[in-house]
Order: sequence, then C-alpha cells, then structure tokens
Amino acid sequence: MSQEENAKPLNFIEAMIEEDIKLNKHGRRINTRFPPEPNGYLHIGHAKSICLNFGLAKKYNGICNLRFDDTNPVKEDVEYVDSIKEDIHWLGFDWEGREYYASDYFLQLYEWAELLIKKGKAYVCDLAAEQISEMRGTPSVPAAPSPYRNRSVEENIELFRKMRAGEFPEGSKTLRAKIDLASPNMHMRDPVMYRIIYAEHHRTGKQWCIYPMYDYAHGQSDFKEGITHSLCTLEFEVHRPLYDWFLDNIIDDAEVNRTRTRQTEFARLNLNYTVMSKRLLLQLVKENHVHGWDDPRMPTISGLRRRGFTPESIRNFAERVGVAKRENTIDVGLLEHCVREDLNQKAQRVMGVLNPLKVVIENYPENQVEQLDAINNPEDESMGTRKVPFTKTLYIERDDFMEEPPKKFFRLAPGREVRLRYAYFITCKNVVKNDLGEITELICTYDPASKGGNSPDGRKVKATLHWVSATENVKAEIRLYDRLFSKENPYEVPEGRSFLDNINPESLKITEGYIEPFVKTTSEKHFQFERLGYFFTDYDSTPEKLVFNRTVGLKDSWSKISSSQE
RNA sequence: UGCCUUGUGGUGUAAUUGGCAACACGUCUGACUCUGGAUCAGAAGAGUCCAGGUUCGAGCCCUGGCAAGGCAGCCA
Repeated sequence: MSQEENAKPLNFIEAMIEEDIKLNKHGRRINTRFPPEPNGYLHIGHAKSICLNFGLAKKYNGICNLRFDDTNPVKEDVEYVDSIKEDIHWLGFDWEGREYYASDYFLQLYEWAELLIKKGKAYVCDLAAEQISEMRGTPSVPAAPSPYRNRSVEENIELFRKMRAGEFPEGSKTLRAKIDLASPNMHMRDPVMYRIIYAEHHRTGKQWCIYPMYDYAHGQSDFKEGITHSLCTLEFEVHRPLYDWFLDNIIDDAEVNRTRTRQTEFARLNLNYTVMSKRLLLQLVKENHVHGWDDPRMPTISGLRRRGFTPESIRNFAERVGVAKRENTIDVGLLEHCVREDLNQKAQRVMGVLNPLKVVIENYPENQVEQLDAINNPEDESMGTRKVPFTKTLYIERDDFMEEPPKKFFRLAPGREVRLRYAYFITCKNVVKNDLGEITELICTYDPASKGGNSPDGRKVKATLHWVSATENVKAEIRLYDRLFSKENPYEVPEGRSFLDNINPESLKITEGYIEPFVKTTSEKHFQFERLGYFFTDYDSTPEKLVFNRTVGLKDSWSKISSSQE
C-alpha cells in the first residue's frame, strides 16, 4: 500500500476491515465476493459493487470470488452469465478461477435443510402462496400460525423428501423456517426456505424441482466459500437477522460463529438522467425504446463500453462516488468528467466536421494538395504526428461562422481573420447565399506566410478552427448520443404517465460527418474530434462505412456564454 | 401503523481520544494557450434536519421531536 493510499480517508467498510485485521478476526484473511443474479446485464451500479468488492480484496491482500446467485431457474440464463463475466473482465478484474454458483451448493443446502427439520427448526407447509401472504399479518399485527407448523420431525422429513422427489405439484408445498411469528421483522415470520419449481435450471438441468430461496442460500454460500465480508445493498438490511439465524442454527461451533462471514450493507448507486433498475432497463430493451442492452445510451456496462467509456474512467468514477449508507444520487456530470479526464490523456486527436460550411480559399492554387503536420495528442508527445491534407476548398463547422457576430464570439465572421488549425490564417472576404438567403459558402483568402499556423509578423488571431478538406476526406456516420432522459429524475411524471414519457427525444441523432483521411489508416478506436468531443468507433463500423459514437462532448464555454446571452 | 437505517455546501464523500467543518464534481473570476479543450491561480457557496441538555468547547455525547428510505414475493 502506498503512502498516498494510506493518507486517504477510509470509508466505513474499510474501517471495519482494518479493525477486523487488527483483532486478527479472520487470521488476516480477507475474502469478498461479487454475487450477481444472472437475470440481466450489469449496469454502472453493479460496477460500483464490483470495484468495491474486488478493490477491497486487492487493497487488503485478499481475494474476491465471483458467485452467481442462481436460485431461481425461471429468471436466469447462460446468456447473462456470459455477459456478466465479460463485463467484469473488461472492467479490469479477475476472480482467478473462483467462479462459483449458488447451485453448486444445492446438495449441501438440502442436507442442511434436513438438519434444521431434525432440530425442529423447519417444517413443510401446505399453504398456498396467497394464504401465506394473508396470514403473515402486518408489521404491527403478528402472523397467524400455519396449521402445519407443528408437524412431527418424521412427517416433515418424509414430506420434504417427497417434495424433492417430485411427488407434489408446483406451488403446493414449501419448506419454512420456524422462527417467530410475532417478530416486527417480517422476514423472521417463518420465511419460506424452499419452493417447488418444475423448471430447467441453466446449470443443474432437471436435477432439482425444489429450489432454495435467496435468504436460505446466500449466507450459507458465503460460509462455504469462507467469505469474511459479505457486502450488499441497503434493502438487505432487514434480511441480516435471517442471514445470521440460518448460520447460527446450522453451525454448532461457537468460535466459528464468532468469526464467520458477516453481512454489511451500503447504499446503492443512483445516477440522475437515467434509470438503474434491471426491470426498467429490461422494459426499455423489450419495448425497443433503445436498441438492446448495449445501446450506448444505456447505463449498462456493455452500453457504456460501446459508448466509448474506458474501464479506467469507470473505476475512477466508482472511487470518487465513495461508499456510505446514505441514499445518494450522483450527477452524471461526474461520470462524464471521469471519461474526459481519461480520454484527454489517451485519445488520438483528429479533425472532423459534422455540420459543414464550404470555404473556398480564392488565392490558393487550384489543384494543390499540401500535407500539413498535425500533433496526434498534445498530452502525450510519444503519440507523434500525422499529415493532414489541405486544399483550396474546405469544410468548417457551420457554428464557427456568424455573419453578425455577437460580443464574445471570437470565431470567423466577415472581414475577420482566424487560424485553421495546423494550417494557415484565413480571412473571410465574402459570404455566398442561395435564393433562400441561406449561407452556402464562404470566400476567403489565406496568408501563405502563416503556414503551420503562425504568422512571421507575430500577428495574433483570437480563434483556431478545425477544418477538413472538401476533397480529401472520408465520410462517416456519426451517432450523437445524449442523456437518455430529459428529466434529472425520470420517475418524476404527472399522474398516470410513466418514466417512458421522460425519454429524451434527442438522445440519439445520426448524422454524416467528414473526417480527415488519417482516421481510416489508424487502429486507434478512441478519438477526440478536435473542439467537438470524444468519439468511439462503433462495432458497426467497417472500412467501407465508418461509424463513430459520441462518447461525450468537450467542455464548451462558448455554449454557456451563448445560451446565457439569449 | 410496528421495526430497521439514514439526515453535513447544488451533488457526493470526509472530519481517527469532543478542538476554527475538509476534499472532489459543479458554479464563478483571472492567467496561459495553435482545441472557447487541457493546465494553472483564485473566489463564492454549508455552520452540520429541528429543539433542548452535558461541556471551557458538540457535526461527533445525552434527551425529545421531525424528515427521507427500507421491510408485509413461493424475486434477488
């Protein structure tokens, strides 16, 4: 551990771990786990948990397991386990072969269930789901006892074995823990441990027709793996007494129980301008509001990856949001800041014009093509330089010209001189318009002495524009992504409307752009289109048809000024 | 309604045996600049949910409120 890391304040989980280490609670052993249910794609909220669990293990010389919480075969699928593994690896973490499944422990769990039955701590209940629900009472009214609560151990064992053998129809019986019907904690009112489901499990196939509930599986799985710190989100807080109850009643060794796995809860990540629940993300996909789980507008890890986010930027983000127990909503601005910070250091610079305005340099030779030197990354000299072709007709960005420039607009205007990056100073001489009065092209002159971007007489210009040759360029499809929702809180809707009404209609704009030819010859994938933003080569991109996704725009102080002037 | 958890600048996160509330993002200045980017320098912005109490001194301790979230699936 470096001194710098040492100096950083600890979050409450780190403080707890350091205390445990000091007390030698687990013999200096630290073992965390990341326990996704394979029923959906991972999102940025999971990334926080992944960074936390794997990060803690790394920091304290421990290990972190990957464990799929696959106790509900009707919702789970291998498609999801594959994507989850890919995402974790992409984020830069490795479980080093410790890939486990709750379903690995089905037999052990079953045997422990028989143990609890024999101890008189569990019973087979014939009540239907609705009946159990009705009899459970309310937080202030105790539950009514199931009429099957006092079956003999022998009868319970026999029935439970028959459940396992497939002798009863789905939903007809459950195995319940016998705890406390009057507990103010609803989870302690004889919770269901096993239910009958005749569904094929993605790993165990048709081997089982009874499946353990989360509460009955999670703590024991942690215990089996020797997990020392079991971290989960706040909503599991009320489950902790149950987590402990099962282990307390299964394990007879007091010393083991003193030092065994313990659950600790932290607040999940929320981001504004997006939704984070798997259910809602699934709905967006199924109803085609987005183009799949990896749509670059999705807060999924695969979506962020396709958008052009880097693992480093996401890890950094997870670090900055911190870990605590209070509910929070992070500004997406922070996430965006983290990618810019990372990409600023790494991205290949390139010039591209998205909304072209034709410029003719009237005093430039007709068919001349000059190859000018351009710097690949001013933040990283080792990335070298490239050539950019300059010709008589060029494109500049329409936004970079104003016929009647307001105060503080420094760019091109009639009679004004600006620099074309890495090229020449040009002066706007004439504005050409069509019959509708729309500007169709600009007639400019250039100063041959300013080649490379500086004038020998020391003349200064106030602006530097990006540009691309109108004849020497490559066309590309540009996908301009923006926030998926136009409301900071997408759930905030008038009576009877849904979060879908808050989808930002401008979250995706597809346009065509002109990029300097270099973009076609490089193997780089992340680019900064100078003065525009960061762009990432989409999976759909081919040598014949380049496709770029806008990851995020550059910080733009002019847009602030111009919008405040309105 | 019962139980559990949480209340610190706009947003997050700190404040290690009580000792002038710190850091990041954002915002606003200014410098510099061949990206109105980056970088650098600086500023504004909370007196810690409220009310009492203990103390020389309370964000931290005590008492009483208030607010927000969670829990009543054979989901996780």
